[in-house]
Amino acid sequence: MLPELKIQPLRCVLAIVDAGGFHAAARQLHRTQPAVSMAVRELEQRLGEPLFEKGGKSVLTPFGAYCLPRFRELITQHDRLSRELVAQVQQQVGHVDMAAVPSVASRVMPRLLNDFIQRHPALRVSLQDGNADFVRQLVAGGEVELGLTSLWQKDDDLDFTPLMRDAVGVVCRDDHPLAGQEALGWEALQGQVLIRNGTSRLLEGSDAEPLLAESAFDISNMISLTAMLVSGIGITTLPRLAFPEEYERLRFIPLVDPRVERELGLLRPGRRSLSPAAQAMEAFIIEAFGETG
Amino acid sequence: MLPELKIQPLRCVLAIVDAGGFHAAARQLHRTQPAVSMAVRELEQRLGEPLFEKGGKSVLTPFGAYCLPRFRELITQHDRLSRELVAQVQQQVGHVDMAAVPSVASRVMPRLLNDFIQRHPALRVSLQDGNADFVRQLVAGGEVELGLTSLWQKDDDLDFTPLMRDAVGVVCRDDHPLAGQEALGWEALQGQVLIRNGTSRLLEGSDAEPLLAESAFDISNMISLTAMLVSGIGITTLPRLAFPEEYERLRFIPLVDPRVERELGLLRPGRRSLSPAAQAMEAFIIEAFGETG
DNA sequence: ATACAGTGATCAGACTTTCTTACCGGCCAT
DNA sequence: ATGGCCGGTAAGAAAGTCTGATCACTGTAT
Repeated sequence: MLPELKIQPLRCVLAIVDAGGFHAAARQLHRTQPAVSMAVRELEQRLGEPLFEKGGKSVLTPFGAYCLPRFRELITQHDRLSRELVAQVQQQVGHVDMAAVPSVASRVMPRLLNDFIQRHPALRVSLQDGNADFVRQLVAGGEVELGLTSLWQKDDDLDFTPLMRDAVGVVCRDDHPLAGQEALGWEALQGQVLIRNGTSRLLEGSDAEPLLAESAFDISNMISLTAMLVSGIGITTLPRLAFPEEYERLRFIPLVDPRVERELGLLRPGRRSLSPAAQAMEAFIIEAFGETG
Repeated sequence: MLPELKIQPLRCVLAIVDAGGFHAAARQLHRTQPAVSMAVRELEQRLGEPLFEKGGKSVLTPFGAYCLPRFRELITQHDRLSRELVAQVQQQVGHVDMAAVPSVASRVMPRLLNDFIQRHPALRVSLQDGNADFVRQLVAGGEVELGLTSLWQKDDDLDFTPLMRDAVGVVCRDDHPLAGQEALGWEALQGQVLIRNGTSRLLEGSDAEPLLAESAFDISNMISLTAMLVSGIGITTLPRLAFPEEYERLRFIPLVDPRVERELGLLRPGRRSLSPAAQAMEAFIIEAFGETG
């Protein structure tokens, strides 16, 4: 029904007009003159109306003059889109939505993102944080493209790339009897007021599991947890990265018997692929941790 | 440098998404499934990034999802332009600029234009009037596409199609001695107060030329001329079409010895071609006068 | 006046792109 | 297992596009 306007012939018309002739246009388009001539003729036939006057010189018909600005507009839009897509693919511009668990978001991401935007100044990043399960949901649901988290359960639809191990330790106030220790075994904690938190299930399956049964509270919110620790009500276990260093009165003592670690890594959709910008981010993160860890 | 996005492959992507598969899209596009498949692959290679996930089902990649609305937009604009140009060519819409000498503009054009817009309801017409020379200039300069006028001088760059002949007669007030005549010869005018006007040079070269030497005034403005005639100051000669019938006191008496006629016709650029809308107008006018005269 | 340098148009052949037909391998439900 | 559906692949036909050589025309300079 409607004729398809290809971009090349339109470009020919444009070139003929502003180069002032078929030969000049051909030179400008790196084509031969017959190619230009035939492209125009083909276009004219498709439209059913000549664009250039027949007699000698390259003068537009009234219909051609009518078409010219419209051709120019379509070409402009085509080129804009083409450029935009290429830029996306080449990771020169774009947007990455990602998520991370709070400890990573606050302790790892600032440097990481800073370095990232140094290398990719035109890429934009959105980062949200949440607990490991929330991050997993976001990635699985496609709401973010990448997650930085620890993996609790295997999921066939998700790819997990381990990046770093994060050892669990005991956190207490500086005046606590255990505060001076260099390292601790789990037996030393028996009888203490232990506060459970969101990371406590790391101990499940380890030798320290019996401690969980003793815990008096279960506080998931980090602010509340630190408040309780600072007030000296009890102690807790946390991975080192999750230990809030900015609280002067809190101490972190590595747990060495048993050693318990969580594995932090990059979570991405397994079946779906990533946007070019997210690919850049993925490569950057893996490279960054490949160097340091 | 930048890849050329052809419309067809983009349409394929669109069809695949909203038909929900390659086969369905192929049916919708009246192509075979491999054609669709290959078109997409070609496009992906050109962009350097897959649009659809590789695993089985037709699911867009994030990049594909990013592209989709942009493809849709480009296609929409392409189709809009294509439709618009076809409508122009088929004379369904458009605009004609034309000019006519006042007598034609006021006595012929009203009916003509009315009939024209009946047949071409979506075509717009601009009409301006002016004397024959002005009309010729407008057509020659390309400011209007068509002129309705009489041709004074041959011009190689202009085509003139005769449409009607317009006989010159004598115009006088109803109480003038000549007013009762059915027809007149030029000798009957000798000794009368003759007012020249813009059409008087029609008499040049005819037997009645001696009259011009006797003329007392030369009034080019029609309003002034009729005022003088109505006041009974003198008489003049006019082609019948230029005779202002709305003045009850004026009479038109055909000049039969010699018969002097002007030839009114359609003036159009000879070298340049016409816009589709103007072509419709030209054909319409020639057809209309072919019937009646 | 003649020759010439410029224009765009034309044609045959090579090349590229695009389509169709026929077939393959994977997946899912019966 | 098997039939039906999916999309991908291969080979050949068809259509489109480019080049190089050549033509016809025009205006200009000799």
